[in-house]
Amino acid sequence: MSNELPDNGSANSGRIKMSDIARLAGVSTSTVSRALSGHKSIPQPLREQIVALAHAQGYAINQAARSLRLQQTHVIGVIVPLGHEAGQLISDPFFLEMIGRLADEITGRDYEVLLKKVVAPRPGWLEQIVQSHKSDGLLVIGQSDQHETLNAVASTYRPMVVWGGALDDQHYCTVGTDNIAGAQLATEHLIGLGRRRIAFLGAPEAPEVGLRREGYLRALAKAGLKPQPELSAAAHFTVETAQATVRDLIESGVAFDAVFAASDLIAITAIQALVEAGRSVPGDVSVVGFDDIALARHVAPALTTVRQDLATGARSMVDLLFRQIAGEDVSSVFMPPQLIIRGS
Amino acid sequence: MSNELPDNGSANSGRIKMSDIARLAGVSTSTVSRALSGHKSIPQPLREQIVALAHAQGYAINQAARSLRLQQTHVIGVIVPLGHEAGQLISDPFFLEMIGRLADEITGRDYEVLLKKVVAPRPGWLEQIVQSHKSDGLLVIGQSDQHETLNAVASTYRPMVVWGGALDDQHYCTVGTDNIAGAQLATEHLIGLGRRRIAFLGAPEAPEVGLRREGYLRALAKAGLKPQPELSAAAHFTVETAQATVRDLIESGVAFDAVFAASDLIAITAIQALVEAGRSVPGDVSVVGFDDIALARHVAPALTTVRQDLATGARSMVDLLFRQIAGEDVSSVFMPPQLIIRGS
DNA sequence: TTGAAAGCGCTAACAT
DNA sequence: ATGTTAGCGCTTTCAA
Repeated sequence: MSNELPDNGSANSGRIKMSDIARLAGVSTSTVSRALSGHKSIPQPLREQIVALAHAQGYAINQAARSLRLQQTHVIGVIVPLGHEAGQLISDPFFLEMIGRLADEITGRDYEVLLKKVVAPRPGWLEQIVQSHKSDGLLVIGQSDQHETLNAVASTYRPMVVWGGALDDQHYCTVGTDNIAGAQLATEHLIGLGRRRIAFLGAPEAPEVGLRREGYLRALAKAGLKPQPELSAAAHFTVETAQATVRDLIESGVAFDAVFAASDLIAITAIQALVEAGRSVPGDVSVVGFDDIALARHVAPALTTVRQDLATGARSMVDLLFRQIAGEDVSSVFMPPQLIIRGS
Repeated sequence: MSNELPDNGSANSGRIKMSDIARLAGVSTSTVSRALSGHKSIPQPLREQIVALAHAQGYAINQAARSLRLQQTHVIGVIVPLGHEAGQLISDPFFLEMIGRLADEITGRDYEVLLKKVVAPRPGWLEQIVQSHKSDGLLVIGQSDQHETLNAVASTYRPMVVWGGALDDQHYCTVGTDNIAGAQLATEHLIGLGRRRIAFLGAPEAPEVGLRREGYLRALAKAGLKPQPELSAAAHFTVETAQATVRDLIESGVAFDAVFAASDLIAITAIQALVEAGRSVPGDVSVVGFDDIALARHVAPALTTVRQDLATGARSMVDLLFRQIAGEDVSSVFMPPQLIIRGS
């Protein structure tokens, strides 16, 4: 258990490098490098001896040097663009769960995760990230309002997979849910419940939300219902802004008997605001969310929502990314949504 | 050797470097380097011209080269040791929220986050991370079963802050909650409710859980209650294992009228298992958790729990780490817990 | 099988 | 004020 280096007089214990190991082993750094990387030209016994020595000395390859030399980092960048979100925090449970799952997948392939939050994207931000050579590939969580930027970068840089919605003129590889279909499912469910004045809560600047709104409108049209502009409110993905939006809607006096929210977080916030305002859920107002975050099944009443399969989604993203890194051409994947009917 | 990247003839377009900018600007790379870093010796107009040129060319400094040269990365490693946890996933909402908050704090200081999950720690794992020079400092979320390792590393490496409990013989800088006090608060609350047979759910190998158990035992002793070994069950921090443990406890037939769980996740799982088994909460059994995760206030009944102030905790961790990086000597911080009485 | 040497792209000490 | 130069620590020809 002693981690003292017995014959190491100099106290710079944090700065041991390959040439030190080489000197100790009586060989050149080339040999150590080869031994450590399991090169077959180094005889087994010598290889093991060097590996043991390196381990005993607590040596680990300096990854900055290795990356520079190899032009690859063994790191995957996970980017959270917060383009038009009011909050500064990575607080949405959906994002958090996504990050956790991506981290698990990436770690499982012996890569590391560089987590980068981009708050107020400035022109060229993504190019800068690419150019900085800190990662071998990029996973972008959500298009935010950066569709054009993503397209531009995709034209010259390949290892990149984006979580998001299906847009026209989309040249980057995307994984996501069929948002329009999901929203239709949700809205049709509400219509089936006899609801006629269905509010939509979500800020449609985010492409995914825009698509969900599209699905909502299509379902209304199919049922012969006229969309009412005053029933759409631009709730963002943070509790505070969503809360304010819902309260405004309630206080505006506009009548509605159902809510389709662009995310579970917005839906749950809406339920709380409604209950506070003296309306019962699902008695007076039915509510459907989107995502099926862990919270959804635990709130009271349990939230009816459109499920996005995050486990599969995260696995697909990482899978596609590594195939891109290997030089393969891949195409986008959109998963079918699933309506989870609970109590709201 | 077999195939070049198809259709994307950008072998050079992604490889612009500082000397290219220098050539374009008609100066040396030193001048570009100085201009880009805002060095005062470069006259304002020239500086701006070079910066503009670099920007126009989409140039960004190669961080691998910069890190090697500067011996610093501008990256903070966030480590999640999963020593004795059955699950492989970063799924605990507490961890996830912690990661989100740390990421926010670190990003706010213009550093980046390298997220590293360590599943089955092998001897020397932390030393390897330190030696690999991928980050300027380490934030470790939870001691797991790695107290000795942390101590060993702390003796030679400074920029490291650990989230966890207060242990004897602890030489690393720690931020956390006073777990013993928190557990006493919780247990005394249950005793005050008239409960006498209080079960403890948590795997005490994790130091924080051990401390919470200690607080639980102290509160029992103070109330003159004898601790019953059969009322302690080693529930881990994943839903599946916790569920199994709680079911075993119920099926064992041991009588209990209250549960103090080492985490909210375990508490919520316990409530579900109890309800499934036909016992009412808080009618038959009172339940108190630990953490106060977002879910806690939303479950039915809302969970009574011991709140850990994550926002403050994350800020402290990052603050202490940066002070260590700046060369300061800092000491551990333990925050007072707060009992949040809700409906369980 | 092994070593010498070049160089990945950058920064800074040392000229000038 | 700016250029020359010497590395940071590694991997990999190329030569022996």
